[in-house]
Amino acid sequence: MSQHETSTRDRILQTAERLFADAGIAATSLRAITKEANVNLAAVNYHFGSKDALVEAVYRQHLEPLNAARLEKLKAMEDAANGQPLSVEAIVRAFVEPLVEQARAGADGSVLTRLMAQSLHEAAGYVERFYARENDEVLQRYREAMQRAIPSLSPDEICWRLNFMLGTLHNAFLDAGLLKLINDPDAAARPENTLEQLIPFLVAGLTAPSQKQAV
Amino acid sequence: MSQHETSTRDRILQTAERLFADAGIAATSLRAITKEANVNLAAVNYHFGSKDALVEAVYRQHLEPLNAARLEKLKAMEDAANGQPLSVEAIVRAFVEPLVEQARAGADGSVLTRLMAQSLHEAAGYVERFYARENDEVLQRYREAMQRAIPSLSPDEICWRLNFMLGTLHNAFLDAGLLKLINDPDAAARPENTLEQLIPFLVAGLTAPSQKQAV
DNA sequence: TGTACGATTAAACACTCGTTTGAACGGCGA
DNA sequence: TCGCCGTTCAAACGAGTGTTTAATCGTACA
Repeated sequence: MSQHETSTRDRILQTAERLFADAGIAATSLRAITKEANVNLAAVNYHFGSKDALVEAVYRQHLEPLNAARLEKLKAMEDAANGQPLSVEAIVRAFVEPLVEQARAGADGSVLTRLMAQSLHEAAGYVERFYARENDEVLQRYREAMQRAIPSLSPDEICWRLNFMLGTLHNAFLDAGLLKLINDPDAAARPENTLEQLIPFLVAGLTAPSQKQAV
Repeated sequence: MSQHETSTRDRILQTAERLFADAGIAATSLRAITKEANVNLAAVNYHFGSKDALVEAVYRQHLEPLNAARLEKLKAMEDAANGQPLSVEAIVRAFVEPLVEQARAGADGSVLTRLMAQSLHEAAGYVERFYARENDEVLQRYREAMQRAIPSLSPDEICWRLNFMLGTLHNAFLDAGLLKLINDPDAAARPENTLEQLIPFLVAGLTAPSQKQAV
């Protein structure tokens, strides 16, 4: 009766994350998920309890290893640096590369990055509760590392630029939408190219001269 | 019976854009809009024809003057430059400042910027049809201007970086979400500060040294 | 062999959605 | 004063939503 390989629970999880990434959480119904996953409608509530809990499970499954990798990578580099501040590029890579690596690990490489992009906007209602909690420690650590790497910037400016970096990063992999808009059909198809285009942009932006902190 | 000042149609438009900006299009029901605007439910279909048409009206109302201002500002500067290429900062300001100015003109200054941010993600289904069309000419013109300003970059790289700029820009004004996340409660409250923090970040990112265009 | 239990199922629940309908309102021109 | 017409209104439509229920299945354990 049931599919050969994966359990019902896993099949729901995999289908849900794909549909969430495609159309957003609000626009994806449980019936669409269960139909495409070939499971019964009630299976979602049986295995997860509610749609909200399913959303949280989908994100948690990705956020936990992603954040762990980000922290681990940063710590490893700091340990190797013997108290010297890291380069901005090293910090940026420690933050961005785990996202790309983990995306490549999945079946559909673009699902994770598109999912993250969706999270920024639906976060207000749906994801915020645990998304903020999950990311808190990571951002704190990167803020400190960045401050050491660019001591000429005020803590405020570090904040702003990390904020900009997050926005840039998450939108960068929504290639389908915007790159087509600027009409380069070829470039959009290469996510690994995205990374190498993204890094110098972010590094240069982050290391821009300090502003005179008006007001 | 009806409110004193504004017409039913305008009241729907104003309420809709605020709720769309807050919660997204899919998550905002016509009943929520009409209730908050103190108009009858059927008024939306009477004045606009459908929810889709209302969405288009909301965006068009903002996109047309925004894009007109962007084109006009760029043209004025090019005319004044006597064939000399513009500075990157000038181009960036010509693109970004109309957004901020027009946002300030509205009743709630943050509605427009949040609305634009929402559009990037719901665009796939809802907004894409006219959003792409509206923005096509603008992006084409800025692509050319940027290419002249930074001739050392390949056309591909110009594309990528304009793409990054759009993502950064639209997310930058979603301050409620991310800046709180990086915990600077003060900074988030100042949108005009956002602009002055954003410009050097974008200019530096755009003018970063060219990559060796792998593959 | 019988039974206990996690897993799956079809069906229904109460609700919200966008849209449509037909009647009622209200001011303006004939 | 009458009739017109753009507008507003309450009510209902059918479809879709998340969730719940109770019956059934399948298997491991007694």
